[in-house]
Amino acid sequence: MADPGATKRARIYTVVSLIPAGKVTTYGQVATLAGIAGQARQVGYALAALDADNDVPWHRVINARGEISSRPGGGEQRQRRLLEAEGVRFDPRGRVSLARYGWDP
DNA sequence: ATAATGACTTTCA
DNA sequence: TTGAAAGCCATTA
Repeated sequence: MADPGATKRARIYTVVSLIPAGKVTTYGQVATLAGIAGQARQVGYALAALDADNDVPWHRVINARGEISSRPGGGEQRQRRLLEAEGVRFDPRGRVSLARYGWDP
């Protein structure tokens, strides 16, 4: 499905929806798996454009530092809570151990 | 059609 | 360890 006609967002959503619970992934990782390596920004942008009717676990996507990226509405806190609900432990600094919870496809 | 924006990454100091 | 700068390109106006 090289989707030269479909939007790249759909691809990103698909990849993100494949992330297993209890794991976290970086934007760059999603970008690579989506076939758009180097475009981590587009991943974040695509997730930002998500609608309320999606089944995409966007909360499992964090930045390369293992932290939760900026987000409108201060939902950072909500994302962290969602991850904790899946068994993800946060460091005292609010960072996640990518070596531990990083998705290993 | 062009211009501006952005939930990022990587490299150098 | 942190901080700053450049690069990437799709989406929006």
